[in-house]
Amino acid sequence: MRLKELALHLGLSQTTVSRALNGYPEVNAETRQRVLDAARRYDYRPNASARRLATGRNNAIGIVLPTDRNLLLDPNYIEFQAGLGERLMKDEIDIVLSPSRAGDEMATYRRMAISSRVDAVIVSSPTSHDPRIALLTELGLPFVVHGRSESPIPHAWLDIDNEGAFRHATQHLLDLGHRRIGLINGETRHTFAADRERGFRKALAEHGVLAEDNLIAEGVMTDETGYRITARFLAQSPRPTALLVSSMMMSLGSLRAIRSAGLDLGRDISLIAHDDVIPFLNPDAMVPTMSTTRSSIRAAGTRVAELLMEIIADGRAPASIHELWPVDLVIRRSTGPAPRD
Amino acid sequence: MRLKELALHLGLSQTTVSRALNGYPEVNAETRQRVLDAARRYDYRPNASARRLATGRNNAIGIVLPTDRNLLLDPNYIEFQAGLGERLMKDEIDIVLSPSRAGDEMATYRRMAISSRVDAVIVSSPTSHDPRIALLTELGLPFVVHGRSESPIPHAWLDIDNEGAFRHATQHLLDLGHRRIGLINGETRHTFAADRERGFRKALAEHGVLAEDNLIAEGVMTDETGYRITARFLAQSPRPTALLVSSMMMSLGSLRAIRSAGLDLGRDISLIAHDDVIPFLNPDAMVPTMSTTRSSIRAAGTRVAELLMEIIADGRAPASIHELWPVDLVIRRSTGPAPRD
DNA sequence: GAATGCCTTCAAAGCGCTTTGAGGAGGGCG
DNA sequence: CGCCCTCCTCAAAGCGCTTTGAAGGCATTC
Repeated sequence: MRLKELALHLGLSQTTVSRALNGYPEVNAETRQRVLDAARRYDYRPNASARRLATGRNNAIGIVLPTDRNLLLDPNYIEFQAGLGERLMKDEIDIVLSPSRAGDEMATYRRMAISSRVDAVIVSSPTSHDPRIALLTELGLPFVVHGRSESPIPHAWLDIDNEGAFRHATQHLLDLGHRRIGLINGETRHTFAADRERGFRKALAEHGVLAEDNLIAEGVMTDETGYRITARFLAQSPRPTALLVSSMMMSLGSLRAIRSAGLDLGRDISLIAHDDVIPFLNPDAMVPTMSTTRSSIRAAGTRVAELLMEIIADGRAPASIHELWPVDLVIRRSTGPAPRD
Repeated sequence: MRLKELALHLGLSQTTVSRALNGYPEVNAETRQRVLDAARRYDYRPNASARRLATGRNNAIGIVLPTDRNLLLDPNYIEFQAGLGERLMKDEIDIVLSPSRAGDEMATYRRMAISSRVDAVIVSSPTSHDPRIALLTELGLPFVVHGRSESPIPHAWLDIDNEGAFRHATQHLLDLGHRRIGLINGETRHTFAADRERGFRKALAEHGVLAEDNLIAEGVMTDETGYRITARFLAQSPRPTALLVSSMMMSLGSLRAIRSAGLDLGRDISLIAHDDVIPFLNPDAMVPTMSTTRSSIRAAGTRVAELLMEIIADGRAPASIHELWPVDLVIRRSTGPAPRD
């Protein structure tokens, strides 16, 4: 069923039918109802491409999906997508995933912009000098950065307070008497990881504790990395009495290493992990329950979608959008006072 | 830069420029090169909507993304997406994610079809009588089912041999002398889980072993479910000497329960998990290394994309597409002979 | 009764591309 | 020399929608 046919059926012009459907005021209420009823009856829906061509709006937002194995392909990402979806659903906005090899990302953003497939895009996991920000600004494609970059170009971003989170977590451990604390981080080329390290170091410095390089390590945030680094840390003498871990996934590996070493989590050694609140990794379900710095990545997705809508629908200025979310410190059973020796 | 302007710059008609760009044969080689060069110089790209409207092809395939917490939101899913992307990238095909609440999925598929946003869709995690198959067939929107359904309607599908996989795994355990084997499965309303249970039961029956209902359990495939069910199984007396687990994620929970019970994996109890080959859950990195039934979900994604392309680009008949992939049984250190008692 | 204005509807012009059907130029052949 | 082909290029007609600018119908006002 096309608009033309529908209009014909109704004995009205395309103009009137289109206006009735799109809620324009200059249509008689009775006529509008008649149109609406007919549209429902015939299961009419405007052709998306035609509408896009005519209006210039795509009703879609874009994400570049790197297909190589890297950060984005972590389990959090689908949760972020779901968060986005939750908000975009309301306005029937699609999410366009443009697959891209790691090296081609810039070209892919370019393609999305120039062929005008989407109204805006999301920039995930920015690096400190992320070139995507300059590119998109130059191309005039609106975007929101999920995370932060140090780019001098004004732009919209939403981030969690990674520095504060790790600073508080470290402080908490210091207050419990821990002095040898290990940091198992994500890759510091990503700002979130660099921020966490900074928070960690600041807290140590504030307590006059020296940060030891061999207790700071980074890597892709997998179970395996968690295991490896933890095992390495535990082999040191004296060994650390507490660990700060950048993801729940990594912490699973840490847990194994801790058990293999015959240590009792929460007594012999304390651990705080960062929790993105993903449904299949529940800190309350762990044994012992896991102390965490917590911030829902799904909620962030929803909010990013909301901000995107404000930019493209309401014309809000991207440069006015800077949200820094506080992070909860949730103490459970994986932390305890530093053991005496 | 629009086609019109580009043509103007070149002193050619739109037709010729369009044909040169799209590789039609009736363009002089020299002219074509001139056009191509200019297109590159001006960074010209056809407007996606206009092209779609003109050709009727969307160069996009659709996925309905249920935003509620359920099966799709598991860590495997992003890996499947990456697999899809790997293939679709080549032809610059986009993936359109249409967010949907669990109850509205049918409406969302309908919307995608009628407003012709995509050329085909993917049906994931089918149930045994999945209504989406009838709907899409009726709407005339091509699709490939990832998994299997019992629908009598001819349709394209790609699945792994879940029944065979679990049958072989069970056989292997039986050959090792195990007689009390527990099955920790995904929800059996999904065919993959039902198939696995069938394979499990068949193998037991072939060996004259009675399947015990209190050693068969199912649930959402999380770490937590794995822990709970395993703990429950281990509390029985006599306890099972082997476990079959439907996902690596669940097996992490099983591992914890096994350790909590003070059992030694690979000696006191054996475990085989199904491995979808996701980068952050590596069975070789576990301690002990994990015996698995293995099939790459990323590879499946790539192949599904390939099949989709064959249907929409080459006009291959969907009903001719039925692929059942064999599953590897990889024996590592989490399995061993049944302990004598 | 004519003029004014509002409400409602319409025809037609795009949006930027592909594709059809037609035509001009140049070369080969009789 | 004229005719026919082949090769290349073109103008124009869509694709299905939104939106502009215009106009008809009717009630209100002077």
